[in-house]
Amino acid sequence: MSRFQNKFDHHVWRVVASIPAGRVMGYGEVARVAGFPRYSRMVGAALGRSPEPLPWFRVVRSNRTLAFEVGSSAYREQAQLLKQEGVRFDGLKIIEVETDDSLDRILWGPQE
DNA sequence: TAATTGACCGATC
DNA sequence: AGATCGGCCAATT
Repeated sequence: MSRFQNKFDHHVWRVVASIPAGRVMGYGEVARVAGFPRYSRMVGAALGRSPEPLPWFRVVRSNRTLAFEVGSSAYREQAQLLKQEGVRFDGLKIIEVETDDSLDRILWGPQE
């Protein structure tokens, strides 16, 4: 296990652990926030290596689809876990969930 | 060494 | 809106 992995993994894990329930982040987004821009492809691998349970299912593609093969058991599991916390789907794509705190609207105004 | 492989991304057509 | 393509970069083969 390379030293790079160890450092990278821990940063990624921390970011993923910080994703609130009902919200999702992209692989590239996680990598960027973790301080490793352009390392999107590494994020999935890091998740698979986590010794602690992580909300791995809150990490999705930048186009808001799931990264697993459609219909696979992993895909169904992730979709189920997300739906369980209120994330809605339009077919394969995730519908961005409203943060039920009206704070966002107060601060930013109605979107779209 | 060199080639292939990913739980990917963004621009472009 | 969907498909293609080039770029990405450590790990694995």
